Amino acid sequence: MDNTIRLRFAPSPTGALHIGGIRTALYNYLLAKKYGGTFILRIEDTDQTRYVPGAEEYIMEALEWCGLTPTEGTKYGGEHGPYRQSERKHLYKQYADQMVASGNAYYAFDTQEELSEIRKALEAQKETFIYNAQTRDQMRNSLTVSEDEVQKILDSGAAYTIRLKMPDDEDVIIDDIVRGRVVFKTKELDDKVLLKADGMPTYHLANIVDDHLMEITHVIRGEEWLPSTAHHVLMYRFLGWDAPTYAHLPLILKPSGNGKLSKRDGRKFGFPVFPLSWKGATEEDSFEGFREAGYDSKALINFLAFLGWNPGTEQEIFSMDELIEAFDINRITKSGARFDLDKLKWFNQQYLHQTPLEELVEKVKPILVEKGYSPNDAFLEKFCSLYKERVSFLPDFWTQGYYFFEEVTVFDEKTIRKKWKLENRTKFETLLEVVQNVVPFSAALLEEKIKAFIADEELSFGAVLPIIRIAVSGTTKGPSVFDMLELLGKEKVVERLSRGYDLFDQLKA
RNA sequence: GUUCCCGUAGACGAAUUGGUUAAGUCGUUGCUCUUUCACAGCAAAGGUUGCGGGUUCGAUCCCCGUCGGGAAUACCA
Repeated sequence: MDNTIRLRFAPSPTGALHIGGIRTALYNYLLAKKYGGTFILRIEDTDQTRYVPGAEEYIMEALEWCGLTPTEGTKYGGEHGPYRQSERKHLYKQYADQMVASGNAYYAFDTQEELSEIRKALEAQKETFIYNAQTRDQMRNSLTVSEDEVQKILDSGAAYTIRLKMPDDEDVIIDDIVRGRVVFKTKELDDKVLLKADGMPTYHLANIVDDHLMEITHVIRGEEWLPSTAHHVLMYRFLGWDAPTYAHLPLILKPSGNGKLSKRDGRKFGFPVFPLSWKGATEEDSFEGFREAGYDSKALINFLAFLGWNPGTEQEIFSMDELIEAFDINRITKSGARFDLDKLKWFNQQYLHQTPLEELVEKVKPILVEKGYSPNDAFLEKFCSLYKERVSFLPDFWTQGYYFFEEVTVFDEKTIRKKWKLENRTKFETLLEVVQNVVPFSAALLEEKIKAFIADEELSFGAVLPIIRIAVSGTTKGPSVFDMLELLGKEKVVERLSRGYDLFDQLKA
Protein backbone atom coordinates (compact mmCIF):
# COMPACT_ATOMS: atom_id res chain seq x y z
CA MET A 1 0.00 0.00 0.00
CA ASP A 2 1.39 3.41 -0.86
CA ASN A 3 1.41 6.47 1.32
CA THR A 4 -1.34 8.30 -0.49
CA ILE A 5 -4.26 6.49 1.02
CA ARG A 6 -7.18 8.70 1.92
CA LEU A 7 -10.02 7.70 4.18
CA ARG A 8 -13.07 9.53 5.35
CA PHE A 9 -15.52 9.42 8.16
CA ALA A 10 -18.82 10.75 6.91
CA PRO A 11 -21.49 11.17 9.56
CA SER A 12 -24.67 13.12 9.12
CA PRO A 13 -25.33 15.91 11.61
CA THR A 14 -28.66 14.62 12.84
CA GLY A 15 -27.83 14.52 16.52
CA ALA A 16 -25.28 13.01 18.84
CA LEU A 17 -22.71 10.68 17.36
CA HIS A 18 -23.42 7.11 18.35
CA ILE A 19 -20.63 4.97 19.74
CA GLY A 20 -20.74 2.78 16.62
CA GLY A 21 -19.86 5.87 14.64
CA ILE A 22 -16.83 6.38 16.83
CA ARG A 23 -15.67 2.87 16.07
CA THR A 24 -16.09 3.46 12.34
CA ALA A 25 -14.11 6.67 12.69
CA LEU A 26 -11.47 4.84 14.71
CA TYR A 27 -10.89 2.16 12.08
CA ASN A 28 -10.68 4.77 9.35
CA TYR A 29 -8.27 6.77 11.46
CA LEU A 30 -6.10 3.77 12.28
CA LEU A 31 -5.73 2.67 8.71
CA ALA A 32 -5.02 6.19 7.51
CA LYS A 33 -2.37 6.76 10.17
CA LYS A 34 -0.80 3.37 9.71
CA TYR A 35 0.08 4.17 6.13
CA GLY A 36 0.76 7.86 6.57
CA GLY A 37 -2.45 8.70 4.77
CA THR A 38 -5.17 11.26 5.33
CA PHE A 39 -8.21 11.06 7.57
CA ILE A 40 -11.04 13.24 6.35
CA LEU A 41 -14.19 14.36 8.12
CA ARG A 42 -17.02 14.96 5.70
CA ILE A 43 -20.39 16.19 6.89
CA GLU A 44 -23.25 14.49 5.08
CA ASP A 45 -26.03 16.98 5.48
CA THR A 46 -28.00 16.35 2.33
CA ASP A 47 -31.21 15.84 4.25
CA GLN A 48 -32.06 19.38 5.21
CA THR A 49 -35.08 18.31 7.19
CA ARG A 50 -32.99 16.28 9.58
CA TYR A 51 -30.27 18.83 10.24
CA VAL A 52 -29.74 19.41 13.95
CA PRO A 53 -27.89 22.54 15.09
CA GLY A 54 -24.88 21.74 17.19
CA ALA A 55 -24.51 18.21 15.88
CA GLU A 56 -21.54 19.12 13.74
CA GLU A 57 -19.70 20.66 16.66
CA TYR A 58 -20.61 17.64 18.74
CA ILE A 59 -19.11 15.32 16.16
CA MET A 60 -15.83 17.19 16.09
CA GLU A 61 -15.62 17.53 19.84
CA ALA A 62 -16.33 13.83 20.23
CA LEU A 63 -13.67 12.85 17.70
CA GLU A 64 -11.14 15.09 19.36
CA TRP A 65 -11.97 13.78 22.82
CA CYS A 66 -11.30 10.31 21.49
CA GLY A 67 -8.03 11.40 19.94
CA LEU A 68 -9.30 10.97 16.40
CA THR A 69 -8.63 14.43 15.09
CA PRO A 70 -9.20 14.60 11.33
CA THR A 71 -6.52 15.91 9.02
CA GLU A 72 -9.03 17.39 6.59
CA GLY A 73 -12.46 18.79 7.24
CA THR A 74 -14.52 21.92 7.64
CA LYS A 75 -12.42 23.27 10.46
CA TYR A 76 -9.26 21.35 9.70
CA GLY A 77 -8.59 22.65 6.23
CA GLY A 78 -7.58 20.64 3.17
CA GLU A 79 -7.47 20.94 -0.58
CA HIS A 80 -10.58 18.92 -1.31
CA GLY A 81 -13.24 21.10 0.26
CA PRO A 82 -15.79 22.13 0.94
CA TYR A 83 -16.32 19.27 3.34
CA ARG A 84 -19.97 19.86 3.96
CA GLN A 85 -22.20 18.33 1.32
CA SER A 86 -24.78 21.09 1.47
CA GLU A 87 -22.01 23.41 0.26
CA ARG A 88 -21.26 21.10 -2.63
CA LYS A 89 -24.81 20.98 -3.87
CA HIS A 90 -23.89 22.42 -7.25
CA LEU A 91 -21.48 19.56 -7.92
CA TYR A 92 -23.84 16.64 -7.93
CA LYS A 93 -26.46 17.30 -10.59
CA GLN A 94 -24.03 17.17 -13.49
CA TYR A 95 -23.13 13.59 -12.66
CA ALA A 96 -26.74 12.56 -12.39
CA ASP A 97 -27.35 14.24 -15.74
CA GLN A 98 -24.37 12.44 -17.16
CA MET A 99 -25.91 9.13 -16.21
CA VAL A 100 -29.24 10.19 -17.70
CA ALA A 101 -27.44 11.05 -20.91
CA SER A 102 -25.71 7.70 -21.04
CA GLY A 103 -28.99 5.90 -20.40
CA ASN A 104 -28.10 4.73 -16.92
CA ALA A 105 -30.49 7.00 -15.10
CA TYR A 106 -33.82 8.66 -15.81
CA TYR A 107 -36.18 11.36 -14.68
CA ALA A 108 -39.02 10.24 -12.48
CA PHE A 109 -42.08 12.37 -11.85
CA ASP A 110 -43.93 10.30 -9.30
CA THR A 111 -44.62 12.21 -6.11
CA GLN A 112 -43.76 10.85 -2.71
CA GLU A 113 -47.44 10.66 -1.90
CA GLU A 114 -48.16 8.54 -4.95
CA LEU A 115 -45.34 6.21 -4.12
CA SER A 116 -46.26 5.73 -0.52
CA GLU A 117 -49.83 5.01 -1.51
CA ILE A 118 -48.72 2.30 -3.88
CA ARG A 119 -46.50 0.90 -1.18
CA LYS A 120 -49.27 0.93 1.34
CA ALA A 121 -51.70 -0.77 -1.02
CA LEU A 122 -49.23 -3.51 -1.85
CA GLU A 123 -48.28 -3.95 1.74
CA ALA A 124 -51.91 -4.68 2.53
CA GLN A 125 -51.58 -7.61 0.16
CA LYS A 126 -48.33 -8.59 1.84
CA GLU A 127 -46.26 -7.56 -1.11
CA THR A 128 -43.46 -5.08 -1.43
CA PHE A 129 -43.22 -2.41 -4.04
CA ILE A 130 -39.84 -2.10 -5.67
CA TYR A 131 -39.14 0.64 -8.16
CA ASN A 132 -37.17 -1.39 -10.68
CA ALA A 133 -37.17 -2.97 -14.12
CA GLN A 134 -40.42 -4.78 -13.38
CA THR A 135 -42.35 -1.72 -12.30
CA ARG A 136 -40.75 1.35 -13.80
CA ASP A 137 -42.64 1.16 -17.07
CA GLN A 138 -45.89 1.54 -15.17
CA MET A 139 -44.68 4.68 -13.44
CA ARG A 140 -44.44 8.26 -14.60
CA ASN A 141 -40.90 8.79 -15.75
CA SER A 142 -38.81 9.67 -18.75
CA LEU A 143 -38.88 6.06 -19.87
CA THR A 144 -42.67 5.97 -20.14
CA VAL A 145 -43.47 9.51 -21.15
CA SER A 146 -42.61 10.85 -24.57
CA GLU A 147 -39.55 12.99 -25.02
CA ASP A 148 -41.60 16.09 -25.73
CA GLU A 149 -43.65 15.49 -22.66
CA VAL A 150 -40.56 15.08 -20.53
CA GLN A 151 -39.15 18.32 -21.81
CA LYS A 152 -42.42 20.04 -21.13
CA ILE A 153 -42.51 18.85 -17.55
CA LEU A 154 -38.91 19.81 -17.03
CA ASP A 155 -39.47 23.25 -18.54
CA SER A 156 -42.53 23.81 -16.39
CA GLY A 157 -40.32 23.72 -13.37
CA ALA A 158 -42.20 20.81 -11.85
CA ALA A 159 -40.42 18.76 -9.27
CA TYR A 160 -38.71 15.61 -10.42
CA THR A 161 -36.15 13.14 -9.24
CA ILE A 162 -33.43 11.31 -11.07
CA ARG A 163 -33.31 7.59 -10.53
CA LEU A 164 -30.59 5.11 -11.21
CA LYS A 165 -31.61 2.68 -13.91
CA MET A 166 -30.54 -0.72 -12.73
CA PRO A 167 -29.53 -3.19 -15.42
CA ASP A 168 -32.24 -5.79 -16.00
CA ASP A 169 -30.38 -8.88 -15.02
CA GLU A 170 -26.76 -8.76 -14.11
CA ASP A 171 -24.50 -9.84 -11.29
CA VAL A 172 -22.76 -7.05 -9.44
CA ILE A 173 -19.65 -8.28 -7.73
CA ILE A 174 -18.28 -6.60 -4.66
CA ASP A 175 -14.92 -7.61 -3.32
CA ASP A 176 -15.11 -6.54 0.27
CA ILE A 177 -12.06 -6.73 2.50
CA VAL A 178 -14.09 -8.03 5.40
CA ARG A 179 -16.77 -10.07 3.64
CA GLY A 180 -14.85 -11.39 0.71
CA ARG A 181 -16.76 -11.64 -2.54
CA VAL A 182 -20.40 -10.66 -2.32
CA VAL A 183 -22.67 -10.92 -5.33
CA PHE A 184 -25.91 -9.05 -5.89
CA LYS A 185 -28.37 -9.56 -8.72
CA THR A 186 -29.54 -6.28 -10.22
CA LYS A 187 -32.94 -7.83 -10.70
CA GLU A 188 -33.45 -7.72 -6.95
CA LEU A 189 -32.24 -4.17 -6.53
CA ASP A 190 -34.30 -1.01 -6.81
CA ASP A 191 -33.85 2.09 -8.93
CA LYS A 192 -32.49 4.31 -6.21
CA VAL A 193 -33.23 8.00 -6.24
CA LEU A 194 -30.03 9.88 -7.00
CA LEU A 195 -31.24 13.44 -7.04
CA LYS A 196 -34.13 14.46 -4.85
CA ALA A 197 -36.97 16.80 -5.80
CA ASP A 198 -35.39 19.56 -3.74
CA GLY A 199 -32.28 19.41 -5.88
CA MET A 200 -30.19 17.75 -3.21
CA PRO A 201 -28.46 14.48 -3.93
CA THR A 202 -29.27 11.39 -1.91
CA TYR A 203 -26.56 9.71 0.11
CA HIS A 204 -25.95 7.30 -2.73
CA LEU A 205 -25.05 9.93 -5.30
CA ALA A 206 -23.31 12.31 -2.94
CA ASN A 207 -21.13 9.67 -1.39
CA ILE A 208 -19.74 8.31 -4.61
CA VAL A 209 -19.25 11.74 -6.16
CA ASP A 210 -17.46 13.02 -3.08
CA ASP A 211 -15.43 9.89 -2.55
CA HIS A 212 -14.26 10.20 -6.11
CA LEU A 213 -13.60 13.93 -6.00
CA MET A 214 -11.89 13.67 -2.64
CA GLU A 215 -9.81 10.80 -3.95
CA ILE A 216 -10.90 8.41 -1.26
CA THR A 217 -9.08 5.11 -1.59
CA HIS A 218 -10.78 3.03 1.13
CA VAL A 219 -14.31 3.10 2.37
CA ILE A 220 -14.68 1.64 5.85
CA ARG A 221 -18.29 1.83 6.99
CA GLY A 222 -20.98 -0.09 8.79
CA GLU A 223 -22.46 -3.33 7.59
CA GLU A 224 -25.83 -1.66 7.03
CA TRP A 225 -24.36 -0.20 3.84
CA LEU A 226 -23.50 -3.51 2.28
CA PRO A 227 -26.80 -3.94 0.40
CA SER A 228 -26.52 -0.55 -1.28
CA THR A 229 -22.90 -1.00 -2.22
CA ALA A 230 -24.03 -2.69 -5.43
CA HIS A 231 -25.67 0.57 -6.48
CA HIS A 232 -22.53 2.47 -5.66
CA VAL A 233 -20.29 0.13 -7.59
CA LEU A 234 -22.59 0.42 -10.59
CA MET A 235 -22.48 4.21 -10.46
CA TYR A 236 -18.71 4.21 -10.45
CA ARG A 237 -18.85 2.11 -13.58
CA PHE A 238 -21.44 4.33 -15.28
CA LEU A 239 -19.34 7.39 -14.56
CA GLY A 240 -16.16 5.69 -15.69
CA TRP A 241 -14.48 5.96 -12.31
CA ASP A 242 -12.57 3.49 -10.21
CA ALA A 243 -14.38 2.36 -7.10
CA PRO A 244 -12.56 2.54 -3.77
CA THR A 245 -11.73 -0.52 -1.74
CA TYR A 246 -14.59 -1.45 0.55
CA ALA A 247 -14.58 -2.83 4.07
CA HIS A 248 -17.93 -3.28 5.77
CA LEU A 249 -17.69 -3.44 9.53
CA PRO A 250 -19.69 -5.87 11.63
CA LEU A 251 -22.55 -4.47 13.64
CA ILE A 252 -22.21 -3.60 17.31
CA LEU A 253 -24.89 -5.61 19.08
CA LYS A 254 -26.94 -4.84 22.16
CA PRO A 255 -25.65 -6.27 25.47
CA SER A 256 -28.57 -8.67 25.29
CA GLY A 257 -27.30 -9.97 21.99
CA ASN A 258 -30.11 -9.39 19.58
CA GLY A 259 -30.21 -6.39 17.36
CA LYS A 260 -27.78 -3.61 16.77
CA LEU A 261 -27.01 -1.26 19.58
CA SER A 262 -29.33 1.72 19.37
CA LYS A 263 -29.32 5.07 21.11
CA ARG A 264 -32.20 4.03 23.31
CA ASP A 265 -30.28 1.06 24.67
CA GLY A 266 -28.20 3.29 26.89
CA ARG A 267 -31.17 4.14 29.03
CA LYS A 268 -32.45 0.61 28.83
CA PHE A 269 -29.27 -1.07 30.03
CA GLY A 270 -27.93 1.75 32.15
CA PHE A 271 -24.74 2.87 30.44
CA PRO A 272 -23.77 5.56 27.95
CA VAL A 273 -24.03 4.93 24.23
CA PHE A 274 -22.58 8.27 23.24
CA PRO A 275 -19.09 9.66 23.69
CA LEU A 276 -20.25 13.01 25.07
CA SER A 277 -23.43 14.06 26.76
CA TRP A 278 -26.04 15.50 24.46
CA LYS A 279 -28.88 17.82 25.30
CA GLY A 280 -31.65 17.25 22.83
CA ALA A 281 -34.92 19.10 22.53
CA THR A 282 -36.57 16.65 24.89
CA GLU A 283 -35.58 14.55 27.87
CA GLU A 284 -36.15 11.54 25.68
CA ASP A 285 -33.63 12.89 23.19
CA SER A 286 -30.93 13.73 25.73
CA PHE A 287 -28.18 11.33 26.64
CA GLU A 288 -25.29 10.98 29.03
CA GLY A 289 -21.87 10.51 27.50
CA PHE A 290 -18.95 8.29 28.36
CA ARG A 291 -16.89 11.35 29.13
CA GLU A 292 -19.36 12.69 31.68
CA ALA A 293 -19.83 9.24 33.20
CA GLY A 294 -16.15 9.23 34.05
CA TYR A 295 -14.80 6.91 31.38
CA ASP A 296 -11.26 7.31 30.15
CA SER A 297 -11.33 8.03 26.43
CA LYS A 298 -8.22 5.91 25.97
CA ALA A 299 -9.93 2.94 27.60
CA LEU A 300 -12.99 3.50 25.47
CA ILE A 301 -10.90 3.57 22.31
CA ASN A 302 -9.01 0.46 23.34
CA PHE A 303 -12.31 -1.30 24.00
CA LEU A 304 -13.85 -0.10 20.75
CA ALA A 305 -10.84 -1.21 18.75
CA PHE A 306 -11.49 -4.75 19.94
CA LEU A 307 -15.14 -4.63 18.99
CA GLY A 308 -14.74 -6.22 15.62
CA TRP A 309 -10.99 -6.50 15.39
CA ASN A 310 -8.11 -8.10 17.22
CA PRO A 311 -4.39 -8.17 16.65
CA GLY A 312 -4.08 -11.95 16.84
CA THR A 313 -1.63 -11.63 19.70
CA GLU A 314 -2.30 -11.79 23.41
CA GLN A 315 -1.78 -8.11 24.02
CA GLU A 316 -4.94 -6.38 25.20
CA ILE A 317 -3.88 -2.96 26.33
CA PHE A 318 -3.01 -0.70 23.44
CA SER A 319 -2.19 2.95 23.27
CA MET A 320 -3.34 4.78 20.16
CA ASP A 321 0.14 4.55 18.69
CA GLU A 322 0.24 0.84 19.37
CA LEU A 323 -3.16 0.45 17.75
CA ILE A 324 -1.97 2.27 14.67
CA GLU A 325 1.05 0.02 14.54
CA ALA A 326 -0.90 -3.20 15.06
CA PHE A 327 -4.06 -2.44 13.10
CA ASP A 328 -4.65 -4.68 10.13
CA ILE A 329 -7.73 -4.21 8.02
CA ASN A 330 -7.59 -7.88 7.04
CA ARG A 331 -8.13 -8.93 10.62
CA ILE A 332 -11.50 -7.27 11.02
CA THR A 333 -14.06 -9.81 12.21
CA LYS A 334 -17.18 -10.67 10.27
CA SER A 335 -19.66 -11.45 12.99
CA GLY A 336 -21.45 -8.84 15.04
CA ALA A 337 -19.74 -7.87 18.28
CA ARG A 338 -21.78 -7.61 21.41
CA PHE A 339 -21.33 -4.49 23.48
CA ASP A 340 -19.99 -5.99 26.71
CA LEU A 341 -20.09 -3.51 29.55
CA ASP A 342 -18.01 -5.72 31.86
CA LYS A 343 -15.20 -5.71 29.37
CA LEU A 344 -15.34 -1.95 29.04
CA LYS A 345 -15.29 -1.67 32.82
CA TRP A 346 -12.21 -3.84 32.91
CA PHE A 347 -10.44 -1.70 30.31
CA ASN A 348 -11.34 1.45 32.19
CA GLN A 349 -10.02 -0.03 35.40
CA GLN A 350 -6.77 -1.02 33.72
CA TYR A 351 -6.29 2.50 32.45
CA LEU A 352 -7.12 3.99 35.82
CA HIS A 353 -4.56 1.72 37.48
CA GLN A 354 -1.83 2.78 35.13
CA THR A 355 -2.61 6.48 35.26
CA PRO A 356 0.22 8.39 36.97
CA LEU A 357 -0.76 9.84 40.34
CA GLU A 358 -0.30 13.48 39.31
CA GLU A 359 -2.60 12.94 36.37
CA LEU A 360 -5.15 11.17 38.50
CA VAL A 361 -5.17 14.06 40.95
CA GLU A 362 -6.13 16.42 38.14
CA LYS A 363 -8.97 14.14 37.12
CA VAL A 364 -10.35 13.61 40.60
CA LYS A 365 -10.13 17.27 41.54
CA PRO A 366 -13.13 18.44 39.47
CA ILE A 367 -15.32 15.74 40.97
CA LEU A 368 -14.55 16.95 44.48
CA VAL A 369 -14.89 20.57 43.50
CA GLU A 370 -18.34 19.80 42.20
CA LYS A 371 -19.18 18.41 45.63
CA GLY A 372 -17.87 21.59 47.19
CA TYR A 373 -14.42 20.49 48.35
CA SER A 374 -11.01 21.63 47.24
CA PRO A 375 -8.31 19.75 49.13
CA ASN A 376 -4.66 20.43 48.41
CA ASP A 377 -2.65 18.32 46.00
CA ALA A 378 -0.60 16.58 48.66
CA PHE A 379 -3.75 15.31 50.33
CA LEU A 380 -5.31 14.39 47.00
CA GLU A 381 -2.28 12.44 45.97
CA LYS A 382 -2.48 10.29 49.07
CA PHE A 383 -6.21 9.96 48.69
CA CYS A 384 -5.86 8.81 45.07
CA SER A 385 -3.14 6.33 45.84
CA LEU A 386 -5.37 4.81 48.51
CA TYR A 387 -8.25 4.24 46.11
CA LYS A 388 -6.49 3.89 42.81
CA GLU A 389 -6.53 0.12 42.79
CA ARG A 390 -10.02 -0.44 44.05
CA VAL A 391 -11.84 1.82 41.66
CA SER A 392 -13.20 1.17 38.16
CA PHE A 393 -14.46 4.60 37.19
CA LEU A 394 -13.52 8.11 38.17
CA PRO A 395 -16.75 8.84 40.08
CA ASP A 396 -15.97 5.82 42.29
CA PHE A 397 -13.36 7.93 44.06
CA TRP A 398 -16.20 9.93 45.51
CA THR A 399 -18.70 7.16 46.17
CA GLN A 400 -16.04 5.06 47.87
CA GLY A 401 -14.11 7.78 49.63
CA TYR A 402 -16.68 10.50 50.39
CA TYR A 403 -16.13 10.08 54.13
CA PHE A 404 -12.80 11.82 53.85
CA PHE A 405 -14.75 14.99 53.17
CA GLU A 406 -18.13 14.55 54.81
CA GLU A 407 -19.55 12.76 57.81
CA VAL A 408 -20.33 9.09 57.36
CA THR A 409 -23.90 8.69 56.15
CA VAL A 410 -24.35 4.94 55.97
CA PHE A 411 -23.21 2.46 58.61
CA ASP A 412 -22.92 -1.26 58.08
CA GLU A 413 -25.34 -2.07 60.89
CA LYS A 414 -25.31 -5.77 60.30
CA THR A 415 -21.60 -6.04 60.97
CA ILE A 416 -21.86 -3.69 63.95
CA ARG A 417 -24.43 -5.94 65.61
CA LYS A 418 -22.14 -8.88 65.01
CA LYS A 419 -18.87 -7.30 66.10
CA TRP A 420 -19.75 -4.78 68.81
CA LYS A 421 -19.73 -6.22 72.30
CA LEU A 422 -21.22 -3.96 74.98
CA GLU A 423 -18.87 -5.36 77.57
CA ASN A 424 -15.87 -4.26 75.51
CA ARG A 425 -16.77 -0.60 75.67
CA THR A 426 -14.20 0.17 78.34
CA LYS A 427 -11.47 -1.49 76.34
CA PHE A 428 -12.38 0.62 73.32
CA GLU A 429 -12.25 3.72 75.52
CA THR A 430 -8.68 2.72 76.17
CA LEU A 431 -8.15 2.40 72.44
CA LEU A 432 -9.39 5.96 72.07
CA GLU A 433 -6.70 7.11 74.48
CA VAL A 434 -4.09 5.08 72.68
CA VAL A 435 -5.03 6.69 69.38
CA GLN A 436 -5.09 10.11 70.95
CA ASN A 437 -1.54 9.68 72.13
CA VAL A 438 -0.07 8.65 68.79
CA VAL A 439 2.43 11.28 67.76
CA PRO A 440 3.17 11.66 64.94
CA PHE A 441 -0.13 10.43 63.59
CA SER A 442 1.38 8.13 61.00
CA ALA A 443 0.15 4.84 59.59
CA ALA A 444 3.23 3.03 60.79
CA LEU A 445 3.04 4.26 64.35
CA LEU A 446 -0.71 3.80 64.44
CA GLU A 447 -0.26 0.23 63.39
CA GLU A 448 2.35 -0.37 66.03
CA LYS A 449 0.29 1.16 68.85
CA ILE A 450 -2.98 -0.45 67.87
CA LYS A 451 -1.38 -3.84 67.53
CA ALA A 452 0.13 -3.43 70.99
CA PHE A 453 -3.27 -2.45 72.33
CA ILE A 454 -4.86 -5.56 70.83
CA ALA A 455 -2.19 -7.73 72.42
CA ASP A 456 -2.46 -6.01 75.81
CA GLU A 457 -6.21 -6.31 75.97
CA GLU A 458 -6.15 -9.85 74.65
CA LEU A 459 -8.44 -8.97 71.82
CA SER A 460 -8.24 -10.13 68.21
CA PHE A 461 -7.70 -8.22 64.99
CA GLY A 462 -11.11 -9.31 63.86
CA ALA A 463 -12.74 -7.85 66.94
CA VAL A 464 -11.07 -4.47 66.72
CA LEU A 465 -10.21 -3.44 63.20
CA PRO A 466 -13.70 -3.78 61.73
CA ILE A 467 -15.01 -1.61 64.57
CA ILE A 468 -12.49 1.11 63.86
CA ARG A 469 -13.20 0.84 60.17
CA ILE A 470 -16.94 1.20 60.53
CA ALA A 471 -16.75 3.99 63.08
CA VAL A 472 -14.56 5.94 60.74
CA SER A 473 -15.95 5.07 57.31
CA GLY A 474 -19.25 3.29 57.86
CA THR A 475 -18.12 0.20 55.99
CA THR A 476 -15.76 -2.72 56.34
CA LYS A 477 -14.52 -2.24 52.82
CA GLY A 478 -11.75 0.08 51.81
CA PRO A 479 -8.01 0.70 51.97
CA SER A 480 -5.69 -0.34 54.77
CA VAL A 481 -7.14 0.96 58.06
CA PHE A 482 -3.91 2.52 59.22
CA ASP A 483 -3.37 4.44 55.99
CA MET A 484 -6.95 5.51 56.20
CA LEU A 485 -6.59 6.79 59.76
CA GLU A 486 -3.43 8.70 58.95
CA LEU A 487 -5.00 10.50 56.03
CA LEU A 488 -8.19 11.21 57.96
CA GLY A 489 -6.18 12.88 60.71
CA LYS A 490 -6.32 12.53 64.47
CA GLU A 491 -9.10 14.99 65.04
CA LYS A 492 -11.62 13.26 62.78
CA VAL A 493 -10.59 9.81 63.90
CA VAL A 494 -10.97 10.52 67.60
CA GLU A 495 -14.27 12.24 67.08
CA ARG A 496 -15.70 9.50 64.92
CA LEU A 497 -14.51 6.75 67.21
CA SER A 498 -16.15 8.18 70.30
CA ARG A 499 -19.33 9.00 68.47
CA GLY A 500 -19.23 5.57 66.89
CA TYR A 501 -19.14 3.85 70.27
CA ASP A 502 -22.33 5.61 71.32
CA LEU A 503 -24.04 4.75 68.09
CA PHE A 504 -22.98 1.12 68.38
CA ASP A 505 -24.28 0.92 71.93
CA GLN A 506 -27.63 2.24 70.78
CA LEU A 507 -27.76 -0.31 67.98
CA LYS A 508 -27.17 -3.15 70.40
CA ALA A 509 -29.64 -1.88 72.99
C1' G B 1 -42.01 -11.65 1.94
C1' U B 2 -37.32 -10.68 -0.89
C1' U B 3 -31.96 -9.84 -1.05
C1' C B 4 -27.56 -9.93 1.61
C1' C B 5 -24.54 -10.86 6.06
C1' C B 6 -23.31 -13.71 10.37
C1' G B 7 -23.23 -18.45 13.67
C1' U B 8 -16.31 -21.42 17.81
C1' A B 9 -17.54 -22.18 26.14
C1' G B 10 -22.00 -16.98 29.63
C1' A B 11 -19.17 -12.69 26.60
C1' C B 12 -15.06 -11.07 23.12
C1' G B 13 -12.62 -14.05 20.11
C1' A B 14 -7.46 -17.25 18.16
C1' A B 15 -6.52 -21.32 15.03
C1' U B 16 -5.38 -16.83 7.22
C1' U B 17 -3.11 -21.84 1.05
C1' G B 18 -8.01 -27.87 5.42
C1' G B 19 -3.39 -31.08 9.51
C1' U B 20 -2.12 -33.58 16.25
C1' U B 21 -5.16 -33.18 23.03
C1' A B 22 -9.77 -26.22 19.58
C1' A B 23 -5.23 -20.28 22.19
C1' G B 24 -5.86 -16.06 25.20
C1' U B 25 -8.86 -12.32 27.72
C1' C B 26 -13.46 -10.86 30.41
C1' G B 27 -16.94 -13.16 33.57
C1' U B 28 -17.85 -17.40 37.19
C1' U B 29 -15.79 -20.61 41.23
C1' G B 30 -11.72 -21.95 44.50
C1' C B 31 -6.84 -21.01 46.71
C1' U B 32 -2.68 -17.56 48.24
C1' C B 33 -1.95 -12.61 50.11
C1' U B 34 -5.04 -9.41 53.50
C1' U B 35 -8.60 -7.00 59.53
C1' U B 36 -12.06 -6.10 55.02
C1' C B 37 -12.86 -4.82 49.92
C1' A B 38 -9.98 -4.35 45.79
C1' C B 39 -5.36 -5.27 43.26
C1' A B 40 -1.93 -9.09 42.18
C1' G B 41 -0.60 -14.30 41.68
C1' C B 42 -2.13 -19.42 41.07
C1' A B 43 -5.81 -23.00 39.77
C1' A B 44 -10.49 -25.03 38.15
C1' A B 45 -15.05 -25.50 35.80
C1' G B 46 -17.11 -24.39 31.12
C1' G B 47 -17.01 -26.80 23.83
C1' U B 48 -20.07 -33.20 20.27
C1' U B 49 -16.89 -25.31 16.49
C1' G B 50 -25.84 -24.04 15.46
C1' C B 51 -27.76 -28.75 13.13
C1' G B 52 -27.72 -32.52 8.97
C1' G B 53 -25.43 -34.28 4.80
C1' G B 54 -21.26 -34.19 1.23
C1' U B 55 -15.93 -33.65 -0.67
C1' U B 56 -11.21 -35.48 1.61
C1' C B 57 -6.52 -39.85 4.42
C1' G B 58 -8.23 -35.65 7.50
C1' A B 59 -12.76 -30.46 8.25
C1' U B 60 -13.96 -24.72 12.77
C1' C B 61 -12.02 -23.92 7.74
C1' C B 62 -14.48 -26.07 1.21
C1' C B 63 -19.75 -27.47 -1.06
C1' C B 64 -25.19 -28.28 -0.40
C1' G B 65 -29.31 -28.11 2.72
C1' U B 66 -31.55 -26.63 7.25
C1' C B 67 -32.31 -23.79 11.71
C1' G B 68 -31.27 -19.42 14.47
C1' G B 69 -29.79 -14.25 14.80
C1' G B 70 -29.09 -9.70 12.20
C1' A B 71 -29.14 -5.95 8.30
C1' A B 72 -31.24 -3.74 4.05
C1' U B 73 -35.64 -3.13 1.47
C1' A B 74 -37.41 5.81 1.87
C1' C B 75 -37.02 11.77 -2.56
C1' C B 76 -32.79 9.08 5.79
C1' A B 77 -28.05 8.61 6.12
